[in-house]
Amino acid sequence: MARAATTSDAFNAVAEPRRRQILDLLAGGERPVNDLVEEMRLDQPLVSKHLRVLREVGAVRVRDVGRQRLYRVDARALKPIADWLAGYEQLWTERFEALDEVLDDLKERQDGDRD
Amino acid sequence: MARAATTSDAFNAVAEPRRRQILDLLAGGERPVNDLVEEMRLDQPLVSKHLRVLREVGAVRVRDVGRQRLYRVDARALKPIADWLAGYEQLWTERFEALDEVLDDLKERQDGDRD
DNA sequence: TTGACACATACCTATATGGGTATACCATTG
DNA sequence: CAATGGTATACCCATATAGGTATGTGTCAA
Repeated sequence: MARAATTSDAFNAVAEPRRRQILDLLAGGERPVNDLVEEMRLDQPLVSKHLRVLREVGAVRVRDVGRQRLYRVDARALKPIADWLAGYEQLWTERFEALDEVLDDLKERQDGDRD
Repeated sequence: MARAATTSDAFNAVAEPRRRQILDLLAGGERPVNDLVEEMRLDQPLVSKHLRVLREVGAVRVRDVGRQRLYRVDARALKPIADWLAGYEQLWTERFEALDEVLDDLKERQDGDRD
């Protein structure tokens, strides 16, 4: 089997840096495709393809205005990612990091890590 | 170009459901590979490969104990994802959703969406 | 109607995958 | 030392990209 489709869920859609960039640009408000093309310095077809992926996972919405298509973020599609991460947030607090380092050092000194 | 390597960053590493599952299992504490293999009902080589990806992006750490390798989560690797999402969190609040829906309906009724 | 815009889609290519199977590696035990 | 247990790695395959180029489609202007 190959990797899962980029359109299978928000996790996959957002794994691509260009798509995150698009969302970041759209976070400022609705924008037509060419705007994104210029800012991203990417070929127009590529931008359209990335937008399609984002559309399929529900991360953006379109609206036709004349010959332009205005895209905007629909952040609700990203919530599942945030929800999943929520369970880990407490694990990267400074205090925990410090404790972690200490335990690590101790353990490594005890039995010599391999990685 | 093909898709970016799964080991290129946490976003890509975590895009795979099985790898999220592994992290979830490890969230309960350190565990040897075979434990994961049993719980996931996946071939051992596959689990090892997923663990390798997670290791390369720093999402897990290993420690040798006898002939076992105990893995555990290092959530700090996931922080960049949370940081990126932080900018969107306010966008999925209930009130915003409601407003969003209303605007959507109005616009669609005005100029007929295509998607 | 013709032409120019603004986008989307169709193909093609190289690449990196996830899964499967066989096997190599290291430590412990007899 | 040989045998076994616990993992990692080497290959093989099918698949889905991301990017590039060419072209189709819908809309507005002259």
